[in-house]
Amino acid sequence: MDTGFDLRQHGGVDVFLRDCPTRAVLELIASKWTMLVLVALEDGRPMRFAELRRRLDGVTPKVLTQTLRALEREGVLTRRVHPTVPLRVEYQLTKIGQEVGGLVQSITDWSQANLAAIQAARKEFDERAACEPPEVTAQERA
Amino acid sequence: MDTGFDLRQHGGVDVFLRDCPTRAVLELIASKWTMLVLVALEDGRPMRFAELRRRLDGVTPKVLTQTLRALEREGVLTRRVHPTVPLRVEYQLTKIGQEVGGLVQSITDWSQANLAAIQAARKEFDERAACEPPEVTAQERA
DNA sequence: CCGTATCCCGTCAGATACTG
DNA sequence: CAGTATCTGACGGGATACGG
Repeated sequence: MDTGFDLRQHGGVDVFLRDCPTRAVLELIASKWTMLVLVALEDGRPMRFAELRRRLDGVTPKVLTQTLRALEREGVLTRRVHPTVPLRVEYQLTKIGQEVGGLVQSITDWSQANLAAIQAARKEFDERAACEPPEVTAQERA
Repeated sequence: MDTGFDLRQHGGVDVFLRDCPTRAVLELIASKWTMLVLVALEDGRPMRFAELRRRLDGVTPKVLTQTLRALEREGVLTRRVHPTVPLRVEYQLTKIGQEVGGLVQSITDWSQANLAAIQAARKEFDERAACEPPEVTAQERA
């Protein structure tokens, strides 16, 4: 049957569909810290836990661990433990991790480059909303 | 002072910093339906509310409205009302909207292209976790 | 140093029903 | 058609403290 839309051709997989597995991938990227982790590691250099933690200003250890585990599970980064003392754990993007890392970085670059325009748009939108006519305009009391 | 990291050069703006305004942009993109809206509109063709709603399988009207409003506020899309009857409202990406839309699409494309590898990685990760030695290995009872 | 264990709160998102 | 109004629950994320 025809839904009225052509599927985007990738072996019959369509992100727009409710139960499409790619949705999970998107929602992973969508989680609060994922993009920053990917960008931090994008150059391929391994980073230690504490190093990432310092870089991602404001992240708590719990959440950082969650994020890293999730990414490790998807195969975009590896976790390597050096059983030295003190303990040393290094995180590094895999091949596909670097691919998506590059893509994500282009988005953060875009955000930074267009920040001024975005802030201006926000300001205008908010001001316009403030002046808006009350629409249904109350006074429905007797 | 030196934080030990070079700032990524974009007029002194650094995504990694806690209060950097670009964080807000990232978190907008991170919200569940944003990427799909951007990809749906990426080709520049305006779409009606119901059309988007059908395309984004599973989205509820409330959430779709929220998402569209947020994007409109950032200036990445416009909302145009045609006061005909029945009512007709069209959403369309702005110039900067199409820019970021293209970037996001490259990510969804990547997701679809690498889906098999990701699913394999997930499977392996989960199996490994299942076999994992109990680490501290219980039996701390008398 | 590298995490885990708790506790807790806010917000986002879903369901459902209704209006201009 | 294009939304709004409510209510509700889940869970992501934060703070804090502790363990290997």
